[in-house]
Amino acid sequence: MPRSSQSARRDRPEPRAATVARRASVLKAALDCFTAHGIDGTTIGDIQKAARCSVGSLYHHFGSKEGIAEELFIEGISRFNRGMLRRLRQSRGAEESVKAVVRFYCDWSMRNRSLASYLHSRDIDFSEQARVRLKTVYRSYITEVFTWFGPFVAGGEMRALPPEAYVPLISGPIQEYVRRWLSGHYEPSPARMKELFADAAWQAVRSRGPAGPAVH
Amino acid sequence: MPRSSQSARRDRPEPRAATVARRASVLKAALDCFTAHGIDGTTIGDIQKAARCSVGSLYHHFGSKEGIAEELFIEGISRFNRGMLRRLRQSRGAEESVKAVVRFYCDWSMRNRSLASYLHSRDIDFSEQARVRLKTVYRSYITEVFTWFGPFVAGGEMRALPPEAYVPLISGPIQEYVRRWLSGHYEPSPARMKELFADAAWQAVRSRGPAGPAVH
DNA sequence: TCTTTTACTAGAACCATATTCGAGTTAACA
DNA sequence: TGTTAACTCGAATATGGTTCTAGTAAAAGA
Repeated sequence: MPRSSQSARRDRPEPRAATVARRASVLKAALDCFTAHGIDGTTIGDIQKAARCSVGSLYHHFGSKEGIAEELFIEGISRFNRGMLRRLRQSRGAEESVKAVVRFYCDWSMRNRSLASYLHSRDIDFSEQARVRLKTVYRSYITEVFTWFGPFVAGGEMRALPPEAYVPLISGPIQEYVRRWLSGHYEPSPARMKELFADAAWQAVRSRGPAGPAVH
Repeated sequence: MPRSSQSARRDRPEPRAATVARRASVLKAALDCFTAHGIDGTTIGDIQKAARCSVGSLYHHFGSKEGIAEELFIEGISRFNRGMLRRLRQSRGAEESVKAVVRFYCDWSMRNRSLASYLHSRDIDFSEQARVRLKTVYRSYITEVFTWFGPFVAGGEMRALPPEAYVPLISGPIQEYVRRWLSGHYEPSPARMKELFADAAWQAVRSRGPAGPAVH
């Protein structure tokens, strides 16, 4: 009984090297096209030409144009999440961690402009299946993030808030800023604002003395 | 020389009552369809049926499916902006004004769920013309908003920050929260979080004593 | 090594649907 | 009442996403 394929065969037959390469080249081509002409503006023909493959091949691997868009999206999110967690784990203490989230968001978006821009798209009408995958990815990410921050809240360094409040408070501003910057880059580079938003994030979630805000 | 049409004729020949009604009915139908099936999922035929008009009529008034989407978007934004300014002008003082922005954003989105949801769409690939219109609308809005807040900054009640920082700091969190809530309403209603985000917004932009944050 | 199986590629046919077009209708106005 | 232009109509067209059948090449098994 061959070893490596025992469980793999049940799940999915391990893909050939050529397959992996082709899928990657399609996704790359798709991102280029989407960036250049928008999702709707991009035709299957465009992607096909850019990736140098046939229609059949595209449909074999991704099932539909939307399948390509979904895959690109989910893969992008996953990459972002992995990067964020890596960065977070290098941070020490509550303040540094909170600020790291803001800084990483900013840095990553600037390093991966077109992907970041793509990830800001809404209304890619995901299939039910993709929606589930995405939710799973998000769940496991958010779980890890909360595991990281939990002790800081428990230890009294950070305010205890409804769980849904943290992400908007910490990431909302930088996210909104980066979004604007990505979609019409007349505004100053996010790099200049990074520390401003990092500070604001920390102010928003750090514990405030028992007497509440002290400055009036 | 007829009076009322003197300048109007130059701009656009004043539309018939029936025209106004038809355009409105198409936009309403379109919003319903978009809400139900997404922008891409909606066909011209769907809108046509819902609005009870012919293809030709649609194209006469809006030029294309995208034309409909653009109009709906721009009109929606305009309505939101008008509402916000009205609310702002009822507010007194810096703190109340800042909080009014957050509260209005929340209230309006809850009152106009489907329109709000639609306005969160990105990648409607606007025509150049629509982009310009949108920019104009945004410009005049932001000008009025800054005119309102200017005195508070000048008077030292609010921090002096790079102009681009205010919107993300004040609206970023509530916007992000509402977006999540609109697109999968498992999270608690924004109403419960409104004051939390309103406070955070105020903390982010109010003046801090000359010695900086006092609580440590 | 040969055979079998299956992942993968190819592109022509197909089909849904956005858009165009030419002809007709109605309202405004002289 | 005649003229003009806004408006409506739906059949015809064009674009582009998807399907389908026939292959090719790589891995698995003998």
